[in-house]
Amino acid sequence: MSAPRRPARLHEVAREAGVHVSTASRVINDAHDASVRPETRERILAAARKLNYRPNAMARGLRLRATGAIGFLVPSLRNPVNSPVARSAVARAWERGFVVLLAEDYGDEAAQAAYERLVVQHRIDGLLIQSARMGAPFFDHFDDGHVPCVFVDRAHTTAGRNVTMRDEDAGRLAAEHLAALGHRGVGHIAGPADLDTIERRRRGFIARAGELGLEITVLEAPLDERAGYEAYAAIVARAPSLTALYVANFNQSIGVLAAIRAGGRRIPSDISILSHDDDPLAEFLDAPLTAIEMPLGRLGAVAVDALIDQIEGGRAEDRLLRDEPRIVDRGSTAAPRA
Amino acid sequence: MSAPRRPARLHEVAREAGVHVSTASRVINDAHDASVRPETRERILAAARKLNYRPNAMARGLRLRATGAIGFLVPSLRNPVNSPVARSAVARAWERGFVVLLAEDYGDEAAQAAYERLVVQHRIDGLLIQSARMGAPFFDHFDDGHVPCVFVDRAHTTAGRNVTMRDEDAGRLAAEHLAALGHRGVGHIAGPADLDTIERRRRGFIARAGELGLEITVLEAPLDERAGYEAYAAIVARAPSLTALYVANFNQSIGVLAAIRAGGRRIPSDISILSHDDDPLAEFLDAPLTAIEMPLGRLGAVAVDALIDQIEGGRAEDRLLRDEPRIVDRGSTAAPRA
DNA sequence: TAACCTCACGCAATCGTTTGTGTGGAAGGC
DNA sequence: GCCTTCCACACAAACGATTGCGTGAGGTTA
Repeated sequence: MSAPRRPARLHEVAREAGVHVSTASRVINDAHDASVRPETRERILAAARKLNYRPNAMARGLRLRATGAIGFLVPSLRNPVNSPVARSAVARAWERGFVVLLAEDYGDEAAQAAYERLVVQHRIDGLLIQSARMGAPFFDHFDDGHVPCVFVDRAHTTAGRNVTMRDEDAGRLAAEHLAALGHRGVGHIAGPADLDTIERRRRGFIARAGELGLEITVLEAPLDERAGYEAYAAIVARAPSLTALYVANFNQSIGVLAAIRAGGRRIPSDISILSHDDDPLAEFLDAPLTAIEMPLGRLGAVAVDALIDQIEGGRAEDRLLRDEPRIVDRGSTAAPRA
Repeated sequence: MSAPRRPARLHEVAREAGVHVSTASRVINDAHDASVRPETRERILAAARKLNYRPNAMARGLRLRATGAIGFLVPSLRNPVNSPVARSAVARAWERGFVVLLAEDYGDEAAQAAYERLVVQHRIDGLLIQSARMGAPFFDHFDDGHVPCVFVDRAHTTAGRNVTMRDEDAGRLAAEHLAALGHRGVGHIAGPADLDTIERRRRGFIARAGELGLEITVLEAPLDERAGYEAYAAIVARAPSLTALYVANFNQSIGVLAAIRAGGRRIPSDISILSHDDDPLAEFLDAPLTAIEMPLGRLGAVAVDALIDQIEGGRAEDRLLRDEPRIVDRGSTAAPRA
């Protein structure tokens, strides 16, 4: 059970096997190298096992100019929506042999600091960016294409580096779902316009609602519960007759729920709520939320694949998760009262 | 604006300043070295600025046997309770000049893999462990004290490496709060016994409840919503007359809430609920939850400080966050009906 | 048997820093 | 004027891997 305290260096493996360190390196590195005799190879591998050899990632990285590490720049560790993305990303990166350096991006100067530390000093092989705000100057760093990176769920200007989902279709689906139930006056609480995921949902919703002849009212609000709470009052004030609401974000929906409850109205008989970004919690609310489910669990993995393919293969291509947005019906939407 | 594409190496800085690379290193490394003339120092610093010098962390780490990186082994990225801990930990690590390598621990073999990758291969300077399950064999790796580490919110057997909060006092506070309201029959939904945080809460609760002469019923359940939902039915079946419930975890509380709602009872008139681990979301539930607030936002930072002090200073000492557990009253507890 | 080729390795430079140990020149003491 | 001291640097060996190139032994061919 007790492995040697300090893992052995390649040097020691070579000595144990009676060969030069370079030969040992070739064997460890490329198990099929024809230029080394099978019995020598076996001796070396046996020595490596015996001494518990583990390559030193720093020495390796120094020589190879590659660290086997990627950075992950997240907007907020708080938003539960991000957690399935993060966990699938981390899991996939580990599967493919990479470690993940975490950084939280709470503003442009923090992002700049993350860039300095991760890319410039620690020489990570690539960066996963989940926090891109459209137009934020910081992200121009990556436009020249010298640092492998992938924008997760954000379409940045640079081509070939975006992994997105069918958000516009999600918005269209929302309009269709509510129209099919018979709603005519429908509200949409959207998020900040510089988040293009949210923006695409909005575009899809507005377009499809227009085709279907709905009367729509759109309001922008930050992506937290309190903002949702307040947005509800504001949107009802602007359009008192709306019978359904499409809310762009789970946290906002929680706030909207509370506001409706406080106003004494009932879901879905008085007003239908269609939420976004399903969460296990939704099932246990007093008004279990019908929500549009996006393939968040795959998003992280696909983004990591895109990044590592870019790192290893040099090829960069935009990827779109084709998964059809899907409605998880928990009963918070229904036909309007006649 | 356009910085040089590739940051300069120390070698180039030295050449620019007309000195040997070793002299440049001394200046960069120790700004107060008396053995270098002020004007030389200035020349070197100027050259470094001009060429945009950034040390290569790998080369540095290779030579110094120190990476400036710590690992963070988290139990689950899903539990919202963990997010304030994680974000304060990451923020503090960055402040102190360290980067954070993230790994999720979903079982003993994953933990083992994380150890191999982070500690053995990437040679991180220390490990923050938030996922220790009491008695899990994996964690014996650290008993010899060779790898700097800190157990966050978990008291491992090894002395000097634990950062904890006043969980036992939290349990006692729960008993006092409910007793003071006049409750006699009180239930406690606890978590798995191998999580010692939860276990300490339970101990405190049971002890204080005993002193106060309460009749208590305790039930263990996993820490998620569904388990909370089911635990409610189970505990009421065992003790139909209980008028208050102390729930050890936020997620469970959500489930309990749903179960109570489904059963047609009202909070707090029919039953009082005291939750744990406050979350912003608690305010927006149909029964806003009264909860015991713990200093989670400081926990991560203190743990990181403990770890880095251990790395840099070699001294290891247990730390206890002295913050008094505090009740945030949102109205889900009240006196029992007479 | 001489020339040549191939096999199976060894040699040494390199990645970018840090740091113990020289070392040349100026200054100081006698 | 010579020896010592000290200042302000330079030299070179690490840290632990990777890799282009060199090379000795053995086998093949003419």
